[in-house]
Amino acid sequence: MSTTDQPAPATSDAPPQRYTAQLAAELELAWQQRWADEGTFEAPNPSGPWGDAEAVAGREPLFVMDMFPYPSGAGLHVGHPLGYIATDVWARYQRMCGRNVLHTLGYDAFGLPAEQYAVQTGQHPRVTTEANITTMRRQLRRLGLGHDARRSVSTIDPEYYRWTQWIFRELFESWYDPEHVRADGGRGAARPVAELRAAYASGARRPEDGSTWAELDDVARRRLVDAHRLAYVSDTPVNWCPGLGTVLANEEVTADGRSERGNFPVVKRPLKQWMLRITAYADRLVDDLERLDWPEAVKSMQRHWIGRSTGAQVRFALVGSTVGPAAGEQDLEVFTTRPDTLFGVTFMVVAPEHASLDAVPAAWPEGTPEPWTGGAATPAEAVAAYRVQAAARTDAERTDEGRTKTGVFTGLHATNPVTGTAVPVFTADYVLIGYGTGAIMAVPGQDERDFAFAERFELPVIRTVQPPEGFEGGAFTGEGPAVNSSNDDVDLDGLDVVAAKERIAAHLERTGAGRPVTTYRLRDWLFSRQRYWGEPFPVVYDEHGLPLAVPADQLPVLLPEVPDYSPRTFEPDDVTSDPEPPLARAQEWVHVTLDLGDGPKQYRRETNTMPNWAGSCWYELRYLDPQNTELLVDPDVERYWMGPRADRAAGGPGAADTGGVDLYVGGVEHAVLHLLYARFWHKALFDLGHVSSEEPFRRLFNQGYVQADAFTDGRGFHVPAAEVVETTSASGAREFSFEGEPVTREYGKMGKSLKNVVTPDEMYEAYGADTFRLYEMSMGPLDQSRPWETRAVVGSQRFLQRLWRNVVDEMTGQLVITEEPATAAVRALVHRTTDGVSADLAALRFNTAIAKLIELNNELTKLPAAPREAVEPLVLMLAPLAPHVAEELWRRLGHAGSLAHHPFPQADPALLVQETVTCVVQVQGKVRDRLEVPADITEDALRELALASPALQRALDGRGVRTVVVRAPKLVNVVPA
RNA sequence: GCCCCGAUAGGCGAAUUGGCAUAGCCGAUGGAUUCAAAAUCCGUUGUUUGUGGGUUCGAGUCCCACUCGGGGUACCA
Repeated sequence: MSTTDQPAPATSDAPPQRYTAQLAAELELAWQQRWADEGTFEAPNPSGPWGDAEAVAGREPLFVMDMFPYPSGAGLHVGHPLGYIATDVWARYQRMCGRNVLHTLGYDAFGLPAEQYAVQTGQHPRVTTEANITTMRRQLRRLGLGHDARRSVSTIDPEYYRWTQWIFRELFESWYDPEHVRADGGRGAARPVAELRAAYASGARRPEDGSTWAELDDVARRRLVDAHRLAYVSDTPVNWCPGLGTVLANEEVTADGRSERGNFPVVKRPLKQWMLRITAYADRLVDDLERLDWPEAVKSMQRHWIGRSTGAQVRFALVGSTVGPAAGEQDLEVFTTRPDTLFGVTFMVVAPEHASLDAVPAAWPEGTPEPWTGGAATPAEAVAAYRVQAAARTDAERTDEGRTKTGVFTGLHATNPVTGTAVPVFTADYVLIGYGTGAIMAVPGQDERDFAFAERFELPVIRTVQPPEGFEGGAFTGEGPAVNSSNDDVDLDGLDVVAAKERIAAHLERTGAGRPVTTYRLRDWLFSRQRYWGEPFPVVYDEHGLPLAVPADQLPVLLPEVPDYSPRTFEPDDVTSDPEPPLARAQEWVHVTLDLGDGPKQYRRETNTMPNWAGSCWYELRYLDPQNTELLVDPDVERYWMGPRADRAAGGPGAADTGGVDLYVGGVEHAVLHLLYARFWHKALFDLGHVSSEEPFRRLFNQGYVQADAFTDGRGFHVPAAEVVETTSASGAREFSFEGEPVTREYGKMGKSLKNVVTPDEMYEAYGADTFRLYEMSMGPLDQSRPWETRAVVGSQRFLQRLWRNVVDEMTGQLVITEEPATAAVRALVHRTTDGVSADLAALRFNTAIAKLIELNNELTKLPAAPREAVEPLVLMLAPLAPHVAEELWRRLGHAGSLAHHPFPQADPALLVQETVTCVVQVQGKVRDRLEVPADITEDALRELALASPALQRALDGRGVRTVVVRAPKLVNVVPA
């Protein structure tokens, strides 16, 4: 807003040594240069190229990380650095506490924007991306972040993506052995495929299709093994997005069936694509969440995404099927989480795509009600018509909830294994082919969806859980005793839901009609993209069309030059289009002669590229050892920074530590995508023995967003927020106008389209980096979103100016502090502040830490001269938050070196206890008097003292005293009779 | 619909285990400084903690119901 946010003038008539934006800029740039020259923030490793055993000795390692930024060409706004400043403050604080802190920042630089820009301009995406990285590095350096610049990596660097490809290769060369006993005692781990091959060859394992290894030829054996790899080619329906010209992972498709990026329609199409077997890790990904110090919201999103549900698979015998050895011998398997309601099944439903529909009876059974037939003459016709209808609907339409249930009878019946009753089988699109078995047992008495369907087709309802008195709804999904649930062999009546589930499960297993089953919502990760600007797969195909990994010593597979960076894109709704990746155009690259062990042969390269998530799945590991040319990361180095440590376990009592990054700060938007993928890769690397930590990120913290007011004019167009004038009306309401015309205030994210962007560069120029850092950190708790208010930034600047004046004369630059000792009161305040600030910084409560520092400074301001004894701790405590001005004051106070590694002040416990405290005297919880009492006063003495208070007696107004609650020395509460 | 988070002065926020309701910043306002203004400095100003109930000697804090705002998610059987 223009009226009140004029920054301090850079200028002429200000005293020469005033802490203005200009002076701040000078000393900030100087200190940034010095930190860089001296390598102040370079963290030593225990071994390897940056090994320094001496520097490492006696210092606890601490690994702090920000989420990998994409170097956008649009530039930063003031919201972007919020998390970077927070991690920097914390890292600087921990460094002063004596820890060996690793903090750096790299760039997740593959991605769509640079590619799209390349398509428009013909400029190679590497050129634009590298230019963007340079710009962003400059902008961030100006913030004064204490990063170890040597460790900054970029995913587009061939020396980096060499290892991304190497990990993919490891996944390709592995399978998941669910029986393998891990070191931690758990079952299931990634193992080399050689073990699988050996197990087949020895007969210890039989091919799943019933054949034998011996009778298979070479190609068949390879196909068999390939089908088990953690990275495998699949030909199943995938999310094809014609508008983007690429396929997408489930996680990249929104609930209404559109691409998260670009909002284009997405359709399911069967296509040959690379998949990663993340589902093998579903259980560990869910279970290990409990061992992580993560926000509950993120954990619950991951749990939900994985969607583990336990239940039973139950077999019903089909009656009327025209296939199978004989009618009635075909089975229909369903998955249910409520096997306890089995006695309440009154019909069955299969998804329209279900295989049982290929063999429906030739004619409607006797007495089929007209509405069930959909008006068709035969079941085959009804089913066929319904299938066409269902196929024509998009997923979004099918799952639109308000829609009335549709479906048709199939002519089939199925026999309930516990009641022996045959119930009709319907097909309806509310049952999804992709979940469970694609078929359900319908229990309208206990399931809302089944009830809605039953109402529509007038199907009977049997209650098997007794609803409470007065229950009037349809389906009852709550807890209650089982009813109507017994036969000669099993009796559930009277049992609660849990007990009933157990008993029926045991019964089903005994009779062979069912077995316990766990299903997951999580699907395998679709890993191919038809893009240019991504990592090429380290894969070639031989004459059989089967994939082979490029040997590790031949990595990286470099991204070839192509004439055109664009994949072929299509009309967004052209569902018949096929993907055409740009790499396919580099024909000389695609056809390659390699020696993979049996002499030079012709191969064809994979022309898809990896998705954007690949590079960010493991970057934390490369920060540790970025120059290692032999290994992804040296095991010693990984164990030092990320290995499990009993004293850092995040889970409940007794939970083993997972290891991982000590603090990972970023936005909640990566809750499922990046954070799930990275955990999966890390666990696979753990299984294969490449890392000692089980999880990549031990502690996760989601910072809030910086939001900003935006304004629209009478026509609804956004006007530049910086030029809006605020006034207060006669009634006290806030009013806003632009060029004299009233405008309406909105609230939202900062962005070009809302015309409310404020950049860090503007802030450096107007206030300096330290003021900007301080303001960002003082706006509120880090995990909360907060509104940006440029005019309030001046508050932080005034604080630094007051501090500066307490130390330095604005005219002469001379020190103005006194060497005299501080008074007892000031000394006590310094120690109380130290105590509070340490706790606040450690707990990421930067806003309250700053408030305490301001308070101390305000006290010092009132003195004729601030004592060195108070000023020095204040400067040191400020250092993590406003490092440049702190360094400068520290220098002027007569210290030669940087304070970055200087010990953080420690509070003397003896000075924290106060001699006297104010005791509150209450009547019935209301404060009636205050007494100054010795801190060590006894309960009895305090009671007596309080009862003698005239103010208390006045408040009691002659009433007697019933009880006196004494909490010495701070409170006495009198309860009148 | 379900799940999670939030609601404290004009705005942003603070308040260990239930124990003095507000630390700090902005704004507003009076003054100093100034030829005047900006900047700077000094002072003043604030509510009954979204609503209703409950537990308690005592509730911003715990419990129940509701309202509003934000986020996640959905025929997942």
